[in-house]
Amino acid sequence: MNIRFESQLKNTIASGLKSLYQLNVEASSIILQETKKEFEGDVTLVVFPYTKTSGKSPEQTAQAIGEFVSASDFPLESFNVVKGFLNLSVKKEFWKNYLATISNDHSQLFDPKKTSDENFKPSKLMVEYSSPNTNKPLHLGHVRNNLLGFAVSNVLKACGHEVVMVNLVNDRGIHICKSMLAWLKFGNGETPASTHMKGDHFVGKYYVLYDKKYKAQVEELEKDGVTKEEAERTAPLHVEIQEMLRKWEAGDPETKSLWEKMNNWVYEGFAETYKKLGVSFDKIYYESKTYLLGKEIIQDGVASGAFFKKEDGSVWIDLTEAGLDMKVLLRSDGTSVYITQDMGTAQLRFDEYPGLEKLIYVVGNEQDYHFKVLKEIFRKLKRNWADGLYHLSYGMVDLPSGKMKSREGTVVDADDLIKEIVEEAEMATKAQGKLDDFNSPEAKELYHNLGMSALKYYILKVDPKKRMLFNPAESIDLNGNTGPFISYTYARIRSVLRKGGAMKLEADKFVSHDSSPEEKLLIKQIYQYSVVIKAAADAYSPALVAQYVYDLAKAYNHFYHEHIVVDAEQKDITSFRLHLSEMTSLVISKCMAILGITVPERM
RNA sequence: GAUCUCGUAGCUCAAUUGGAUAGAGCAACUGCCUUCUAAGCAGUAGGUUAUGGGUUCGAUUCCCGUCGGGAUCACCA
Repeated sequence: MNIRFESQLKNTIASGLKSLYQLNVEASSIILQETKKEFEGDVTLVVFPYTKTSGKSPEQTAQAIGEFVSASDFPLESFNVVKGFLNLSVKKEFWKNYLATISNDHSQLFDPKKTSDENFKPSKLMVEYSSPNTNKPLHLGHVRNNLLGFAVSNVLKACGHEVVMVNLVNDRGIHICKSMLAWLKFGNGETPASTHMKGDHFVGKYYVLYDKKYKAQVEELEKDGVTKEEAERTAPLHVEIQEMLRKWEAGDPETKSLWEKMNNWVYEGFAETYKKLGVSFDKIYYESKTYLLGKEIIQDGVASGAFFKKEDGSVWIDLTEAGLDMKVLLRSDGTSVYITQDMGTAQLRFDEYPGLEKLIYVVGNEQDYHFKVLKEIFRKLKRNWADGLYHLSYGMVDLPSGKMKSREGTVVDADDLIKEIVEEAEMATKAQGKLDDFNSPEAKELYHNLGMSALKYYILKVDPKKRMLFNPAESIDLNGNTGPFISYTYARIRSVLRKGGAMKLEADKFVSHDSSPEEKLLIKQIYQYSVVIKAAADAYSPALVAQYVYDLAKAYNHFYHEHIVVDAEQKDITSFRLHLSEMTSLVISKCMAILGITVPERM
């Protein structure tokens, strides 16, 4: 039997439907689902859809199909019918043989070319994520973005696709000028080094300071009887900031060098945070280098009639046909708006990477409208890759106290968060008292990995599309559906393998062992790996991987509790269980790696 | 105001895309360490899936209404 039997089974069922009921169904359209735990069987066919043409009751239809499969070449052990559900069991040996196969050759489990069906083809994809502003440090929202972007990229790679991970840094604009101006006026030449501050926090401090000073000026003017609007426009800082932006766009050397200096401070800070988060990029785009590219596309669009120019010189697109409205693409003074830049970068990327099929933007759902517009723009421009633009729109992160608001100081800083969660992991590990040396570099690494395991799993187990609640107290939990629980299970398996590894026989020596329900369940769970990866890639959802690896860890712990691995009653049983344990550990570490989590050999 | 989106156990999340008796964890309660890591395992309790209708063999899932939360609708980014 083929190591993946589904397509063979589907073909058999399809020909069954044809010969029994003259019903023509595509084999690939037949849906098989895993049999629920409380029933006997491996896969289940729901026959309701076929009862109309069969003219028989659901039970009779299921029975007839079951008998047809039984009589066919398909290696069926048995089947049973419950209402309209046909539960099929494949030959008993199948699962043991499967374990032997993947144990001998891991690529049979992990290589998408060997686990996916014939019509699978790898794609060339690009994932944009992170995309920070260079005026303030990263916060919890960015953390979700970064973890998600990194994990989604890994899921797609694990599914066999070629993935380019990119970051688009928003390094220009009036918000950047604010921190620059504040530093010039009030900084007294201090630097991150002189103040022992992380560069991004240092610059962020001046961004906040600008806002504070500016508000004070506005209030002062209002006291003198000036209206609010007037005050906001005429406040000295506001005038200066406009001037600074103008100078920046004109390429004034002094402004540019200040800008470069401060951005570099921020980049140093970001690099540190990215490193702690364990995320990386193949390529970094800077808006300052791409924001002009969109203008050319806009001129072409005007020429081709996709866009239109108003009398004042501003350029618009009419998207009413697509259910959207009119959208400005270029200001009347000829300067670009936000979307101009995104148009330029998209074009640039498809030019730079020929054959790119999809450009996946990991961006919060507050920008749903923006990305709808972007896609429509390229449809109007008749770019053949327009449909390849995909907005992976994730939900906002809330706190128990409500929404994060920088104005109210309720923003959770990424660096603080990481520091705290790692400290919690350290305390918890010390309380367990299992490590001999708590101060070694390995111990430090363990605390970091465990803390990040908690944080990453906590965030990634939630469906990306959904808004989620971040409860700091809960995120450091170590029990139950958590990263540390899965890490623990891995460490436990590794410990077993260290003890019994020497007793492992050749993989094909254990097939005589008649596996228990716990063992069979575990093998079936491992078997699901490639199915889950495929589903996770299709849905751009690392949450499916998180859910799966948790179920796998639970299945192992259940098995572990019921059976002794090392020194079982017979040598071949020990060997069987060692192979089973090892394959479980490999799948766990693979899934966790996809989530960006490093699992420990001991803890 | 218009458009989009969400509402599942006390809390945080699932539910194989329309399938079986809606599942996990946390919190609560009860058992299990003289065997390979108890950050574990097993059990008890907890639900009118916001609400009212509709579609059908079958609805947490699809459609309509209502209530409630969130987002977006700038020559901001």
